[in-house]
Amino acid sequence: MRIRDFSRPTTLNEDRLFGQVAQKLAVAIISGRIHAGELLPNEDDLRADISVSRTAYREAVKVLTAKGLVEARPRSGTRAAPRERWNLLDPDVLSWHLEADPNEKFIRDLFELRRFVEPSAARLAAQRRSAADIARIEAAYRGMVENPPYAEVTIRADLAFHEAIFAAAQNAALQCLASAVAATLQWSMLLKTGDEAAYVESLPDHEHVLTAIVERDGDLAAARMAGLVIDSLNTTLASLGSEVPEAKIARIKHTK
Amino acid sequence: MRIRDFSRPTTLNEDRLFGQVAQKLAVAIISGRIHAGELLPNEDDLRADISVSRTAYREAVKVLTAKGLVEARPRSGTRAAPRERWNLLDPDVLSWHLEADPNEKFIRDLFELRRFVEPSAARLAAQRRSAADIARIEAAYRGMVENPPYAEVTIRADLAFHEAIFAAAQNAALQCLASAVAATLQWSMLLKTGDEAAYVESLPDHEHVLTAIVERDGDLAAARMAGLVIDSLNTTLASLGSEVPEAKIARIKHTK
DNA sequence: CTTTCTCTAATCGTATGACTTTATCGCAGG
DNA sequence: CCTGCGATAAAGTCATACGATTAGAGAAAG
Repeated sequence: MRIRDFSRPTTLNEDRLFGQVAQKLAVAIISGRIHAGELLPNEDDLRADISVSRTAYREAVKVLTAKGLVEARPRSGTRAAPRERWNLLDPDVLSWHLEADPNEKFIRDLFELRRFVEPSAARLAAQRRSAADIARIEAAYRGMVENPPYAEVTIRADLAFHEAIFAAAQNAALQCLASAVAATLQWSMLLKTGDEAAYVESLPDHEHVLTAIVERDGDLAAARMAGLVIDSLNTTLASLGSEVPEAKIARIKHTK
Repeated sequence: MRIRDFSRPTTLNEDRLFGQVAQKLAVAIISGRIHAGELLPNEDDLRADISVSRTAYREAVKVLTAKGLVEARPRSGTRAAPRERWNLLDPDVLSWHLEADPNEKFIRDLFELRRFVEPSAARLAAQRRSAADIARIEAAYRGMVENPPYAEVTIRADLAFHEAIFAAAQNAALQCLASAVAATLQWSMLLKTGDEAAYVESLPDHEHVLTAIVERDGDLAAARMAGLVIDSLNTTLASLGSEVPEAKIARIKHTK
């Protein structure tokens, strides 16, 4: 049982039949149960799980094709695509990753990306934010403070905090990466539930980011956001049970 | 007539019927001919263009749903989604943008994203590159030098150059942004075909990035890549016929 | 024995029509 | 004015049939 459906609501309806099939197949591919070989558990094993018509099945496959997870060719069949082709930043693909087992390398990759992107987003937010943006970020921050750690509302507020900053940056392309950030946050929550200390410690850091944005100090906002990301990575990887010397060095470098 | 199908081959087959329908609808939505209101030109106007069955139409819609362009609800109909929901970084969505009229704000957004991301990618590439990576980047660079400017092979080589650098960075999530970079490059090509001077001038800059990566100098590679991006933005926006004072200031800041 | 060609068969793609589910809207009743 | 219930429109699902494409086997040629 996992957290799901936060961030922006994925248009791919999950209580629709084809959506369930898509999810089932996607998780099977992402988790590696289906390699880059033949997909389609013979189209009949599917019928075993849930009795679905060819229509529903095909529409599910179309969704997966659109996200790069599978490739269908006339005679050879529908195959699971190699990982390089997956749209890893697609919100659905990211959320399906949460259903599979944690893939440490991928989580690191996501955090690394976030480390490059989110400080820049914070800088832009500081430069471009409107009063409404501030209100939105503040509201999210209050949601984080006023609710118990790791409650659903709290997590939602955390996601909203980061998303609001992206929104304030006024860059549509950049904003699409908010779902990737949301994914890293959810990984954190999944992995370190119970470690309330780390969460509480991060609260002031969030506030500092907020004040930097309010004061329109781009460099400061970026630096503080970088610190936030690094800390998050460290505690997350710690929960994952691995050493992270390199990341710790990086923090010093980025926050100066 | 536009450049198309570079970068990684999109799995969404264009000579398949549902693919054509998807593209047609997507371009209509992206170009703004269909607003965030009712989609579905009544399912019959489509039959006017190309006579398509409900099956093909529905599968096309599923693809668009998967990419966030439309939302279908039982009673109210299938509507074009608001832009915030689009997966702007999806390779197909990006390439569909190339079919629509240039949207200056979006092009700027893409370049801005690229400015944040690609230097970091270059830095990682310098730190992590293998001999094979170098060979791939070099081969692409040679393709750029040895062919006439703006020829198809040349453009392809340019895209390959940048993509190879992303590959060398060894970060799957980051690599997904290569298609966004490819999109900006294609916009450049579309807008400033004929300006051979700008292209020829950029060649040494590419070579400098390459040598920095060869020498494993991360900071240098990042700085040089940043310069490349800014130059590209400037000449591109110039062709678009607008002033770009702010971007020029940025260059000084980033290359230091 | 190797190469090339053709032809088959498996699989995806497309077409149709009927039926089910969902949720909106309007009317009737409280 | 509010409440609820049923008509209704649109998407969703199912079943079936046929067409298009091509991998791969087997035949024919060298």
